[in-house]
Amino acid sequence: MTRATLRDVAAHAGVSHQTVSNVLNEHPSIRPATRERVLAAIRDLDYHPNAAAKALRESRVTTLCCAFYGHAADEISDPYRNLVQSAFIAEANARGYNITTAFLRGDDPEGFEALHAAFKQRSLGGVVVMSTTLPTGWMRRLALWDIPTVLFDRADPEGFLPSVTADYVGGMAGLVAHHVSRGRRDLALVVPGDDLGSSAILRREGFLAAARAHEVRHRLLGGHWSAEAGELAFRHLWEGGDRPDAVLCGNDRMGAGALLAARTLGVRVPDEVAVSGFDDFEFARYTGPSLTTVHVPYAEMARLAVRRLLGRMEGRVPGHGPPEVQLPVTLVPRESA
Amino acid sequence: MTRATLRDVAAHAGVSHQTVSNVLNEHPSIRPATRERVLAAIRDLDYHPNAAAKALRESRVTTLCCAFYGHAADEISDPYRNLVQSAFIAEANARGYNITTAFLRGDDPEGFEALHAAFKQRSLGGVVVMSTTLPTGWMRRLALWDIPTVLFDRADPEGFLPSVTADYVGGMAGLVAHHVSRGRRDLALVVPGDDLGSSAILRREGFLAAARAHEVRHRLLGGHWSAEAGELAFRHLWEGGDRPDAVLCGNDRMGAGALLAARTLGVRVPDEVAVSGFDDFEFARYTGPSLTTVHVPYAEMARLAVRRLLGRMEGRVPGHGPPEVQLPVTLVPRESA
DNA sequence: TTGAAAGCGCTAACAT
DNA sequence: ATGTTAGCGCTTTCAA
Repeated sequence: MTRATLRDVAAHAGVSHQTVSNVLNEHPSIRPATRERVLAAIRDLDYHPNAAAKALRESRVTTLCCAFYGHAADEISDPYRNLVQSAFIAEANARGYNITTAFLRGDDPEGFEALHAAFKQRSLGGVVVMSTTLPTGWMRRLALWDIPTVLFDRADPEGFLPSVTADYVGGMAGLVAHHVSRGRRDLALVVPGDDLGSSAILRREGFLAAARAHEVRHRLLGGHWSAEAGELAFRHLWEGGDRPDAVLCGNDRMGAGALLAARTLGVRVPDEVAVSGFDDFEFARYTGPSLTTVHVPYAEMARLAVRRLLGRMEGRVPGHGPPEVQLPVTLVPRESA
Repeated sequence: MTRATLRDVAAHAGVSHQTVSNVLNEHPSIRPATRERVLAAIRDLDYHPNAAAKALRESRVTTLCCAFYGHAADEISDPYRNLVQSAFIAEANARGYNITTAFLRGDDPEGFEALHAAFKQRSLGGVVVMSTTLPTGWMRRLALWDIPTVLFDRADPEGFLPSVTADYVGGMAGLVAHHVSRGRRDLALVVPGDDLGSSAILRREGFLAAARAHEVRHRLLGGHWSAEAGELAFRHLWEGGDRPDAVLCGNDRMGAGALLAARTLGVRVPDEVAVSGFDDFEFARYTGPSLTTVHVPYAEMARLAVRRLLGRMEGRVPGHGPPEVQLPVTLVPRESA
């Protein structure tokens, strides 16, 4: 069974194919009677416009790419990916765009080259790159290739690419203030140290500045973004003897690990020590005790990233360099601190 | 800057546009000299074929959809999604297809309607539906709409749609045999009971049949696919007094939860009780003790699903009804059992 | 208010 | 071995 075309519909309705097109595109000057006849014909023949023909004629690209950049498998399986991706897809679909997903890694340039090729072939309109660790080299290249790009969760230090981020410095400062207001005077922050990602750096910076401002004792511990790292760090702190009265974790996964370690070691939270996370993932409500954290509006950030990307693609924003847009975060006090 | 077309290249190389097309499509009868000239022109002009024009002319659809069906947010954030999706994308890209991702839910038919519309508009060639809980009603509809579809991790009981699954019955039977061979005689399986998904049903069936065949005491416990459920179930078993000597969990997440409960309760694994999972996710190696489980080749299943889908789309497979393809699973003994 | 003509960029079929 | 012609299905002029 061969699909009906515009001309088939026209013939069926006894009008020219052009009139059918006008009806479809809701042109003003169509008599209601013809309009009805055309719509009936469309229904009769189960007509659906051919997307490829439309795309060719309008030379409009309707596909965006949601690209995840990450080194480690661990990073790629981060639960925030799901959240961000579904918000991204929903927003783009609502605006008539399709989404493809790509997984990029620094050690295989093919993924980036594929993006470039797709863009040149006009099968890709733009890309949102999700990563806190994207090297500036790739940013420069994306800007050079002139691919409409929005960075997610990472600002471009060189200012070539627009970005959507969250106020990690302020969030961490708020968390420190919260701990201090509850009487804590010896804070430890567990956050990746060897991760050049901006979110680690910013969270660390926010912590250091706020702890200094409040004039409380503070220290830093390293460890990856995983629950295991949080657990390990907590054990390390506890077994070391010089115990802090608050353990701030770089994210909720680490926070969950720290809580687990506390439970295992029989340490009462928050009586003996306060624990906090960062991100406010769904499971932060379900830890025991529930995890005090900072809500990061990832879904809203994803929607905004799409809107900014479309703004750039549809030419409403000139040049490459609209600056970083930073969304506020919210302290979420729960049982653990 | 306007993009170069085939005719621009032709003019630049002093040949007809057709010759350029022939060069691009590697037609046999092209003189090496012209070929070189054309390739040089392509490079000079940075020519890239227009994907939309090609798609229109060839009336070939190059987009597949990777659709995740799920009721609960929990299900959607399951880590296996990442694994499956990236394998799916890699395989499809390697074969010249693009992937879009969709999130479907039973209570909102719009997602399915959008698939249908995209298919009719020829912007979608086929779909792989990832879900162990997809209701037969949707299967029937996909078949009726004549959308090339492959089910992932779920067979079609009515036989309309082809599927790629894994041998959950055999895997669970192997696990039971493993426990029995290590001297266990009182087995408890923790698996969702109110989940109509076929993977829960098959894992349960495999367990029951094998336990009966080995003539060992056995029982079932409910609980969702989460770590919390595994933890809860283990506690329940332990506090109940009538303790099994092996706790089999429906998946690794539950297994990790059970191990956590054991640690918290001071129960030695595997000395006092054996614990096993199912799936062999990455973190199963990192639990304490490491988790004995069954490896399910999800990535290979994803690749196979794409190949089957393309087989159907490219007409190499007639009709709707090639049967279920079931991949073997592998027992992975570790420390916990 | 509707119809006719032209062409988006490409490839398949034929002619040379 | 290369060039010419035609048309995929649609929308944007422009004319009637």
